[in-house]
Amino acid sequence: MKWHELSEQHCSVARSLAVVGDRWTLLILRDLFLGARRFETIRDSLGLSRTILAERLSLLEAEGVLRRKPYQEKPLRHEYHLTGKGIDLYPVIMFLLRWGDRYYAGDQGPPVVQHHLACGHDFTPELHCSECGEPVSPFETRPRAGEGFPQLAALLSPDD
Amino acid sequence: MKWHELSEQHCSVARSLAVVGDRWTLLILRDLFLGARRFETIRDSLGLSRTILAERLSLLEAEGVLRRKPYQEKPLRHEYHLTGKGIDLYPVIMFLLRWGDRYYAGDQGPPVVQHHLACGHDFTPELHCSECGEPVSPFETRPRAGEGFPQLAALLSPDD
DNA sequence: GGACAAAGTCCATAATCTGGACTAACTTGC
DNA sequence: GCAAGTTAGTCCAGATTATGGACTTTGTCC
Repeated sequence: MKWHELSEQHCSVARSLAVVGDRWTLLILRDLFLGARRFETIRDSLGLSRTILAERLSLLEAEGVLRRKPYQEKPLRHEYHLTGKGIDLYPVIMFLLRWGDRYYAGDQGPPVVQHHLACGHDFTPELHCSECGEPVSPFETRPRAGEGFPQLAALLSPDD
Repeated sequence: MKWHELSEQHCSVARSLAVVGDRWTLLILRDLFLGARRFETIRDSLGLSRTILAERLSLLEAEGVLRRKPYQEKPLRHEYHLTGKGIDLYPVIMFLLRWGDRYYAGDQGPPVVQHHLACGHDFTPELHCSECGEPVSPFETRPRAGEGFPQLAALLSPDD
């Protein structure tokens, strides 16, 4: 399967990754969450090629994950701002951060700490159930097929 | 910057993505969370090349995200099981799922629904604060530099 | 014995990424 | 006023990585 065909799959994880699943996009989004707005700021932070950065930014704009705002004309220059759709990726970044902190932080501990303004403490993200509000572990969870995902049945009767 | 140099960056998101940030790995993990155990099961589900699947599985094993268990000898054949480290990626997958459901589900609604056995309801994942237990939005949060992430300062005095 | 399966490896071709050069229109320094 | 620097790009040749198909090994099924 080619990568771009993923978006046609009946799986929401696949469809999400068709947009943000390449090697750089989630890092670009990390920079936007940290407050970066301009092309060269992002480029300096990540050290990726201009070609790729320009291409990813325009894909993310086309998908509605961010929008460009001109901050000058002549020459026309843009800032990049996350939309609501982009901001909804916050938990994905936060849990990648936590995973990296947990398994790859060096001796110095996590390089970035998150502070929760509402309660005044440094925190780590937790996954909770929208219905009962309690923390959820994968062992307390069952996926159930909805419409139109024939592959699920094959996976749910697994090779055990 | 080359991709493999990412693991040397002082950013936990970058270090996580150095392991799971290529185009296929999170989809392989999705299959493992759904119960897939065997090489051809995963391959049939994703349609990726054997070369890449073999390479990714051995990288994930080397990183301790999964382990191989032989289920027969002659010829030697393995099943792939998530370790605790792998299971800790569950929230990442769940929030990618929710994002795809929210923005890319077709007319039929989400292809897979998650059921929380503990409370008996279908649910969506929510990000909560480890300290106060309340839901967290990105607007109530500030990143603070820990040790050894010089780039953060540049990003936190942004281009606004 | 022949066909088929499972889990790989190997390789030529195709797709993608990189790094450097180039551009346009300012701004700053001298 | 003019050269040098900045920003946000585009363009291209060469390097890297992925793809798809063939091949292998050992075993089972008919």
